[in-house]
Amino acid sequence: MYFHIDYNSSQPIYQQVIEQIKFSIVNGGLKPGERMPSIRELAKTLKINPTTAAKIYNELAHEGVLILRQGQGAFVAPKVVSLASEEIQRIVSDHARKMLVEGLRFGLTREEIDLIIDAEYRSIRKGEQ
Amino acid sequence: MYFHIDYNSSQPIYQQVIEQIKFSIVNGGLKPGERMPSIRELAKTLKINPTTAAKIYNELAHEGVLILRQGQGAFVAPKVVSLASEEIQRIVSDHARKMLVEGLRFGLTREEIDLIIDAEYRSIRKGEQ
DNA sequence: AAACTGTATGATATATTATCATACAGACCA
DNA sequence: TGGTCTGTATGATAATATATCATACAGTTT
Repeated sequence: MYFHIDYNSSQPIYQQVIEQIKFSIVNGGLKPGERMPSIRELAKTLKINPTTAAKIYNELAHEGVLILRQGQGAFVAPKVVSLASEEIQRIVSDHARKMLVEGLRFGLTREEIDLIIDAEYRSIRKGEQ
Repeated sequence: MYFHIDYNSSQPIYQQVIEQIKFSIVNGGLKPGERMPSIRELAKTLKINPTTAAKIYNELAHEGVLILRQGQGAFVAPKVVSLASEEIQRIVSDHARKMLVEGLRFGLTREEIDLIIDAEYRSIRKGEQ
């Protein structure tokens, strides 16, 4: 499990890490039930403040991605808490729209965008088997 | 030209408007060369501060989406300033990854995600002809 | 008991977001 | 020329978000 932080990014550290943890779970690098590094461990590894590390885990626990047990540690949730399908649809549509608008305004064709999506999909699935 | 602002969104107002202006351009609702409402007009219409409206236009001008002419107004740029193809690739890949991770972690299949992308694509192209 | 877990609190610092008021300067038109 | 529309600039203010720091509490495991 390796996370990379860009300290110069406009995106906050805690959001970068949240994204990468979600990615690893979808990717298969993190399995349901698996133990995560402790808050203090994560903070030390990433050279961030324990408060920031706690914020990351709390946010992920709130989203149902992690389960936190006092005294025991943080664990990947056994399965994703399901939202209403309209809510899921809304979230994915939102990302899709942003992606398409950026791609199209730079002159990419639908086919070129599809190729990029394909590449990302394979990059996610690469770690699965 | 109609923009909708969610004042309770966690996303800043100025980012919401920037997105919607980019969408309208890709969508064809705003044509290259077309005159935009003035900063003061936009502020009044959207019930936001002129400073915030100016920030929106300045950001879009900086991205090459709009052209600002003192005394004349704001105009949709004749054509998009092109970035290096690696930069475009990076931007679109980034959005694609976020979209796929969110979709997959809620149990959507690749096919279901493709359907959502299709729907969004058609929704963008709807205003074109 | 010791050493690890997550949890909680309060203080501090910086950046972002947004508003408000005022003024300057270029473009256009009567 | 004068008035009115443009974008531009500046300084002040306020709320929120982001991140750090230190300290303490409480549950689990050995």
